[in-house]
Amino acid sequence: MTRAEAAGLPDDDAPKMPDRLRRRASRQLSQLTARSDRLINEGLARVDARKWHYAVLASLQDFGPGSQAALSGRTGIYRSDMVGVLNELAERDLVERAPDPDDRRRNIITISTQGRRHLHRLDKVLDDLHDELLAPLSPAERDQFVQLLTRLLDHHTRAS
Amino acid sequence: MTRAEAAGLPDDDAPKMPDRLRRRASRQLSQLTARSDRLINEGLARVDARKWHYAVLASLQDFGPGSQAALSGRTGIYRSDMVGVLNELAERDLVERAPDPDDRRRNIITISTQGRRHLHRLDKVLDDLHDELLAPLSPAERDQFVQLLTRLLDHHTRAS
DNA sequence: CCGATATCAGGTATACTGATATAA
DNA sequence: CTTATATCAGTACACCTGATATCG
Repeated sequence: MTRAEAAGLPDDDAPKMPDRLRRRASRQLSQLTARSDRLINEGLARVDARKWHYAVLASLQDFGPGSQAALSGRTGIYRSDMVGVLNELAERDLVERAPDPDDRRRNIITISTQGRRHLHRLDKVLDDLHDELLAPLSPAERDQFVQLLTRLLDHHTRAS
Repeated sequence: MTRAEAAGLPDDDAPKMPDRLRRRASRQLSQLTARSDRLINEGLARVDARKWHYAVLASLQDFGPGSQAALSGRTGIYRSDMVGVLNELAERDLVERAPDPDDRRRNIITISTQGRRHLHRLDKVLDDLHDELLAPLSPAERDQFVQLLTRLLDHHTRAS
């Protein structure tokens, strides 16, 4: 049984979305993000990872060690959710969590050698997944798409 | 240490996102959709509506009455979630749910006069909200953005 | 006293799965 | 016997709010 059938969408009916709905950018964003998230989650699950893992590891690699609050700011992961992500990463020995001697409220998170290796692998996995995600677009269009997304995101991130 | 770093708040820190993360389309999509969904939800909540309400009402207006399964196919709302949406719409007298005499498994959903009026209002509200969502883009860029989203969505909707 | 840190305990929304009774 | 319909129960996750103990 296909996914469309499972969702109660006879395959014939799937393309029959009203124009009014199809043209609403917010709706397209929601739907595309749902697909995208699933694609990414499934791809990362195959290498025992989640997208938050990637965000944290990439942030550590690019900016160096930091407190959990700093990581939260860099990655956009909520302070309250960071604990769980770091637990998962620490379990896998991809990061080390050590108390900061200069400020004993803080933990300093450091990426491990294994973590670096894992990140390198995740980067390749994500390259492939994005290739799948953006398959119908030419290289120039992909750039344009990312550029438009970036501008929208910047606008709304600064505003609020 | 900057104020933003000290605060550790996503909003203040957002511009410090590593390039590696910023360039990943999947991540941008997730983040932009989160903003977009919130914007739309809050805007619609002000007129006692939700985005599913709009989807169902617009589908009824554009395609006429239909069974819940048909609406599910047209709008992309899961069969299992349709019940609740229709309950909310029926409570507000925006749709009518009547058994189909020709097939007694089915309910036929019809938009009411009030529903039509409400839909008209929602369309205007959504126009304004999308204007806010797409504010940084020129009209041509907005079209392009929608067109790129449409192509990606079509690709992934047909594929899976 | 104020503010930041890590943590925990929730709340809500969305997308999705599975099961069931009923009827075609 | 199978398939479709409406419905219900429940999972997984992302996003978000609030509270608390600890420390600067």
